[in-house]
Amino acid sequence: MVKGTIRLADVAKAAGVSQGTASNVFNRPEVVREEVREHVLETAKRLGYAGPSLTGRLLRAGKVNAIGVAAVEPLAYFFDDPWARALLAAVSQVCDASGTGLALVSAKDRQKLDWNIKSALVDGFILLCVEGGEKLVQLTRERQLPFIALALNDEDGSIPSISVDNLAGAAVAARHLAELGHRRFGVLATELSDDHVGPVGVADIERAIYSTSRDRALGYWRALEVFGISREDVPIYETLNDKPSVEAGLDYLFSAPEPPTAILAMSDNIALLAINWLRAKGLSVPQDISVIGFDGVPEGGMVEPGLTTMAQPFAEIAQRAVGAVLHDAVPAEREMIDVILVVRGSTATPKR
Amino acid sequence: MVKGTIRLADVAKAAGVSQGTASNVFNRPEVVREEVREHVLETAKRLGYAGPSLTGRLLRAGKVNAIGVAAVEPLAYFFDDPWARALLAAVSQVCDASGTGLALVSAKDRQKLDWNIKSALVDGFILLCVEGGEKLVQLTRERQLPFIALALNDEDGSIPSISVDNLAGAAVAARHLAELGHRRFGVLATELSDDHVGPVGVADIERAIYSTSRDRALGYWRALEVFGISREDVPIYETLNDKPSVEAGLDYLFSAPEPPTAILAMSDNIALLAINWLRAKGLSVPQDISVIGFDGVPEGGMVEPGLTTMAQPFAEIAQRAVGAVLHDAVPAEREMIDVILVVRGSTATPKR
DNA sequence: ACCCCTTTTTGAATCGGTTCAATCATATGC
DNA sequence: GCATATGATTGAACCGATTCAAAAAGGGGT
Repeated sequence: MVKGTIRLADVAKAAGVSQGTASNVFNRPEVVREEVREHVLETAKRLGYAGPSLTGRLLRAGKVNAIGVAAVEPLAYFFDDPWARALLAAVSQVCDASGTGLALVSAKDRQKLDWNIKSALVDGFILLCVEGGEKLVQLTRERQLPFIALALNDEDGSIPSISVDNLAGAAVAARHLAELGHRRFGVLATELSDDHVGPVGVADIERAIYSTSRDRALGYWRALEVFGISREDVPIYETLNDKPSVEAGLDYLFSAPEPPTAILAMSDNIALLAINWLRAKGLSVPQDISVIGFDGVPEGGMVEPGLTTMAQPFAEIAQRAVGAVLHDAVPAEREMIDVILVVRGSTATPKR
Repeated sequence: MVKGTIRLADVAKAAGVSQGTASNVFNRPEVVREEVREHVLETAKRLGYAGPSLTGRLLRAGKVNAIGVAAVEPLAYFFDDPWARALLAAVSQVCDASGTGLALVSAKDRQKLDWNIKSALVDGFILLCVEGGEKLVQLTRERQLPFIALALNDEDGSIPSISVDNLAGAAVAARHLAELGHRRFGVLATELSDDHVGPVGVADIERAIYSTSRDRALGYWRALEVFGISREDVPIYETLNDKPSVEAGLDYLFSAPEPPTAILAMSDNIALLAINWLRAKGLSVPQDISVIGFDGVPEGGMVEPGLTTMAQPFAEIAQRAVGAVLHDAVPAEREMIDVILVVRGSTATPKR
């Protein structure tokens, strides 16, 4: 019945019209006489023609109408990591609205990532650079497609990217707690340098390779110094953003002679883990200890008590990123966006 | 510097070789003399050629090397719904391993979905049919690409699909609780028919339009009847799989003169919500009430106490689905997979 | 009947590659 | 020195559509 695969040309021939006319029937129906149009359509149906093949069409058009989101992580990262999920949900919202396809590309190992980026059918990329960002940027550059980096840990201003203002945001977070009356703080940091976990000092921060974490620390310091708290007096523990290391960090912070009354967590993920740990130890949040997070992932609002946090404007970030990539109008340089303080139940005046 | 866009033909000409040779340099380097190969490569670099364009290549190949996952939901569904996430994480695992791209396609409204499905650059589809499955299947059929439906609520055996054995699984769940000694049960059901929430009777189950929910109910009944518990004595409350309706259901179940000692939840999501509600009411799980879920989403294992559940073998489902779609070897009919009882902390012997 | 203007339709070029049979060049065996 | 095997390169066809200048058809006015 079906001989091979039916092409537009076959339909045209079978209907006795030129291929040009047949093409018009599908793409600009208003230009072809109704009679002819219906006849062609009918013929197409009779032959089992599924409509113009996309590949043929896009070869001509040069546009795929899809963007890729890439990360140096296994694909499952997109569905597991709260930050990635929140961002992707926002990105998909925008794509949905503009009828743009969304392709996920990723790989933990360099070689595969390379290949995946090279072979993704997209018009441009959004890069999730939490880790291994330069690698990603470099690989993407070779593809010669528009791209924009998010959460890039790099000073190089020449890479088109959108970042949140970590320093200012962290300062707001610390100020919020200080204004509530807190004076003893503990910081649970996200990664500062590769392969390190544990307490870090001022010098470690200053030479941290991940600028996101470093800027957040600097922001905390800046705000606290206004309240007369010197950076040397703020213990910082570097975690891996996972349960074991966060709990180790809490053990460390609370084994001090004068334990903190407030925890500055550099991610909501850490903050949430911290709240669970505190609970399990019989400490109540926020009565005994206040906790503030960073990122503003949805989970923070669905937990009891709600997590006070510095929320990234995911919707706006997504909007800008998708827009830039899609219209090949990526900013030449880094763009900065402010995070917003969202006060929920996890922060309060300290107990006297 | 850059004049228009560089094509393979340009490189070939500039390097003084035929286009065929140039093509070979990129695709079968071993076949061209090293000397020539390097010269071509060098010329390519000099010209700023980014490598063979994908569109041209795939036009020839006819394969995109990507699969689409589709649902009748907004795109954000893929990142929010626990079941969808668990499944997608598994699917991406498989895709990752085989170097296959993953595209997300979705839309709540029919027209857009139609267009999205028509225009997705993929070799086949995996359909998430929790709701509105027939629509999805029909639309996809028109595209004439291999596809396989997951969680399809339909008796039509002629649709290629993979389903879990809901009836048998539900029976195992109920038997587990009955063997622990429970005799008074309450069921929190997923959707049975559109636009209905509230208590349902035996007749409602029998004429339910969503076969997934119906089969789970039938499974519960079948197992409980072995223990001398008749179906009329098992209260069932239909929820929307969301917080308000689940809490309404619990209110209903626990307002009975003889409240249940065990909750049969038709989804982990419902089970998790139920546990929170019970906790808030001062009832402890599993000491006071046992709860068993269905699906086996990762969250169930990360909560305290762990959720006992009937786990879907996501990895296997993903493996089969991706394999079938990719090799255009979709089974002609429905395939059935067993769910597995995973006992964690949320079920125990009832209090005397 | 003729001319001019519109509306349709046609045919061929084009998009950017891959592929493969045929050709050419070089080395090997006898 | 000649036939043959081996390896590298070429050229043209092809993948499945879109596009557009030009031709054809149809309609109106005089």
